[in-house]
Amino acid sequence: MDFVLKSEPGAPLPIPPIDFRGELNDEQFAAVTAPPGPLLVLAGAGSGKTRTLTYRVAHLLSQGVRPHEILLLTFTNKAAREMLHRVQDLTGVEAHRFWGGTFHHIGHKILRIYGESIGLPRSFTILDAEEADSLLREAVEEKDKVFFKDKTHPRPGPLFEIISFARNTQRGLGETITRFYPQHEALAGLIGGFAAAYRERKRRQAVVDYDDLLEYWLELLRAAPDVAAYLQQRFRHALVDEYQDTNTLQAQIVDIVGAHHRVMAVGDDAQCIYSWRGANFENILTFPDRHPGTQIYRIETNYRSTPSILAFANGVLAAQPKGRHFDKELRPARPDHEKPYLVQTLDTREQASFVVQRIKGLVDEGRALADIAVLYRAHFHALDLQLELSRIGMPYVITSGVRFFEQAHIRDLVAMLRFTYNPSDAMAWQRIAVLLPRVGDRGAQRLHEAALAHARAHQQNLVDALASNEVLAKVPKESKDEWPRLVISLQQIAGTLRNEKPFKTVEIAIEGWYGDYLKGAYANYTSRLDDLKSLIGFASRFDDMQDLLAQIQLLNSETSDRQVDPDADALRLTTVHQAKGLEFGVVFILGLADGMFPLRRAIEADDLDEERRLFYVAVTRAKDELYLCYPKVNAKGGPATLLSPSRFLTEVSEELHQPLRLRRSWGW
DNA sequence: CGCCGTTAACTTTTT
DNA sequence: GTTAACGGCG
Repeated sequence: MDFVLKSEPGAPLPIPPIDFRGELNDEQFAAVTAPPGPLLVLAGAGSGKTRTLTYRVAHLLSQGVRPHEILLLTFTNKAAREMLHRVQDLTGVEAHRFWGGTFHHIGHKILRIYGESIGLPRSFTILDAEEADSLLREAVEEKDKVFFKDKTHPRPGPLFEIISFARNTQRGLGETITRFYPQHEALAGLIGGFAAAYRERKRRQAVVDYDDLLEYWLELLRAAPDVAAYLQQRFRHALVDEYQDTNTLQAQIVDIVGAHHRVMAVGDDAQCIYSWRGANFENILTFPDRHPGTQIYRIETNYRSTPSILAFANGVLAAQPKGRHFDKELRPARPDHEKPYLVQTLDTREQASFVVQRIKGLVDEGRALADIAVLYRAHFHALDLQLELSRIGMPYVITSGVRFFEQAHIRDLVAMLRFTYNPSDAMAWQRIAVLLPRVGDRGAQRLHEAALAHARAHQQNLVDALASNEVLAKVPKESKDEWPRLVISLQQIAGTLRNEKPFKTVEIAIEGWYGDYLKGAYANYTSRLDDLKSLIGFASRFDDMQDLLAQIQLLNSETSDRQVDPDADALRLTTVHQAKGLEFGVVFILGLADGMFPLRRAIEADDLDEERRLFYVAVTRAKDELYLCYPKVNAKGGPATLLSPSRFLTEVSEELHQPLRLRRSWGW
């Protein structure tokens, strides 16, 4: 077995001297310089959590720990980037020298090296969420043709969620359904069979879904004790950001990797907002039990927000049900300013015009647009505002649905790369094949099967087998003309995989059949071609096709900011989830009405605690001014309905905010 | 039987 | 803007 991770032996890296004592407050300093051992850092919002983590890394380096001995785990790509960037600024040590990234990234990296010891094929590829859904749908339909015809049965997406939730929480499917999806109790047996069929399909196609990256990682640690032992001694220090958002699977991984009790877990149970992904803040509460001798450090001085905003945030926390959470109180360090404003508007359109007018005023007062953010629970809550901003021409960036790697043409091209790299990957093949005239899901599958059969019979590469007469016979006659060009293009791509760098392969792919297809398929051909060309640039950062492919799948949700000049002064529109960890001088929170924030679904499911924590996250993003916007009427989607103010507003004392009266001069 | 264009409904949060 | 379901057509 290959035990050699790329390592850089030798002397510790020289890093510039850092005045830890002078640059940190007492609470931070204590955590940063804590002796090795299990450490739990409870960091309130705005208390310098990232700062503490980055200085901890710097401190370890200054103690002679080498970068590759440090494992840094985060939840989002953004957090990973931010952290490594700040470490580099502080110490000059480049990001790539650490093992730092999301759980899924690190899992992938480790499975790439050791996966074969648990039977994972070397050239496995990763499905994104949508592909995983449709693979599950196929698996279900194969076993039970009419399952989805019954409208009381879960659709593929929700069904996937159920199975995924069971996996991430390490519970049996039956128990999961009984406890969390009792409406599907009667289907438990069926669903178990579907999950097994889905697993089998993934195995046959040599593909893994996101959950597999964690599941196999844990399986590896348990089934291959030598690997586990190696990783345990190699990563002398493991640091976990946002520990409150770990699910059972992740917590167990951390427990094993950090078995020598050199884990520093950093988090805030009041900011656990991912329980729909299985996050369980019990993990942070019981961390000291699972790691005897845990030292707990609290960082509660808040440098971000004014006392009034913090008082309001503490008020939100005070409304949490009594029970299991660490008590905390954010302590202000700044002089006071205005109380949060409560802004009542007629509807969401008036809400939009208020926000725009107020922002104009703020800009006149000298506030930079980039220092202002508008937060909301769900993307569609910001529709009116987007319209209004476009109308008056105010620049804004929105982190939202249209994501670079999720655009159809990007995914098509990536599918071609993925299919040539791993020809078993039927989902990738399907995506390409249905672009041909008169080829649908079914035809694509049959073509794949025919090619597979031919390849096996003639000991041939599957891509070459596509050119065989047996396969050609299954191509609809409307596609016969195009077929050879597609196959040649795929062969060219396959040909470059071995001896060329990934960016070259991408180039060849764009110049081949797909480029022609693009011309015919889209009116905005040139701008889409530009996207593909920028993919060449992205690919040039990689030496290895699998790394490139994995990165693309795992960056899937990364937002596209290509058309926006990063230095431009622009207003920020974002969901609360995506705003976690950020801060802005002025924050507007939209749609603070029952049914919007909290979402209607959450109210119906009686799952309000998490929504409240989300509101807490939103409130604590604000440094100087906070506007809480509440539309009285929902005019969207049919008859207007009267809305009640969000219960999160009414459960906080009225003393803690002030009404802002609207001048209705802007009209509508 | 399976494909394709049209229609209708609809949108939580992320890897 | 985007996907799922429907009904007609090859």
